[in-house]
Amino acid sequence: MARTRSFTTADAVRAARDQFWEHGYEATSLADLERVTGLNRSSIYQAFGSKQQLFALAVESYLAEVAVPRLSALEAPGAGIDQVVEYLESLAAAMAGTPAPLARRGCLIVNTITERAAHDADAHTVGIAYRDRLLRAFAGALPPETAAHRAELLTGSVIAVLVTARLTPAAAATLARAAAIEARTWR
Amino acid sequence: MARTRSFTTADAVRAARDQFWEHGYEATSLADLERVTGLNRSSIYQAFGSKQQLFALAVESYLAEVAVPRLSALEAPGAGIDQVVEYLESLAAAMAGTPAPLARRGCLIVNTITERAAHDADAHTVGIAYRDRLLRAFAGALPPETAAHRAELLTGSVIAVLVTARLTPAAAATLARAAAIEARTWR
DNA sequence: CGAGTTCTGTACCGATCGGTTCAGAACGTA
DNA sequence: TACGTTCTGAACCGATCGGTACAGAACTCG
Repeated sequence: MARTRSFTTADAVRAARDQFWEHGYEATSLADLERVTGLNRSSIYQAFGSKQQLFALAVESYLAEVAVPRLSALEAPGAGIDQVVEYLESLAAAMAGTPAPLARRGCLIVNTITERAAHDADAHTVGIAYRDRLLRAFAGALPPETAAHRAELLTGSVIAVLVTARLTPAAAATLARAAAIEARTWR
Repeated sequence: MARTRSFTTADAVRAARDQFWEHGYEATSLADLERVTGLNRSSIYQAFGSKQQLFALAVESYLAEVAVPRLSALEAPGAGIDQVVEYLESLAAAMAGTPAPLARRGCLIVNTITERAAHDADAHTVGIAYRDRLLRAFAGALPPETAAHRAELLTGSVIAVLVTARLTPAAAATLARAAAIEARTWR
């Protein structure tokens, strides 16, 4: 009875997410979002309500499609140092192996922390949750005696890798490898 | 012969720097800069030329008055693990000891990396230089055999502390302390 | 005091911001 | 084919952006 939608929300969110990821929230204008999604303003607003809501969906998409998949092996029950090392090495490989313009995007969540967490409650909540999830994943894969202390260091290393990626992906890869080497000595 | 300036550029730059530090470059408007400096737009432009140039001076001021002083003991010839530990502990103390709204500013340079380095050449250069300086300072204070590898990890920890500060200063302090404890085992 | 210079407040500039409105094209259904 | 609905493009909204022009207040010096 009605005209069918000519786009999928998932595709549009992904396109918007990549733009937010690379340029940040403030520096992404509605004109940018129109361009990357291929949609008109009115379609965007009809489908998503506002720039902020689209951003929230972009963050959700990032977590589901980018962050969590890489984390899943580390979060699996029975994960140990091997999984920690693998995680760090996969991070290093991602930094070294993806084209620099892509790697330089770093991490949408980490970027959002520095840009928005201090003054936006949603961004703060998302940032806390992400950091906490990393921390728990590492702690769960480490011997209980040293877990708390070393999980802090590893979580810090991951955050630093993703910040350094914005500067020099190669340096980020070096850092991720250094962390992997350190973790390997904990076997 | 001429009217004397009723403000010092150093004071104005400091005020602007604190605003940029807390809110970032994009989110700081000329109206904000007028407010925090107590100066009119025309005075700001007459004295500094543009928002970008004022930002460059703010970064310079941050390096000279905030970043370098804390780094000096670590960079001194003869510095060793003790100075590394002291640096990390002073960072932890700063995170835990300054009022949360101030600590939550994190680091102007690190914030600038995530906000601007990917698309602004000046920001990229400043970020590279800062990271490199941290790296060299740590490397110079560590035994040559392990220096390269561990300097990477420590530089990463510092960056992560300053990102985490934007989220939760207390968590940033915990991370800095964890790094200090780790470094202490290298004595 | 008065000349010379600098600083300051206001008002304004075009551009762009996020967001809204609405007429009509496009399409599925009957 | 004709109806009902949805999507789309363009034009527009007030607000704010960084930046400028200029007249006059403020002040130092001769």
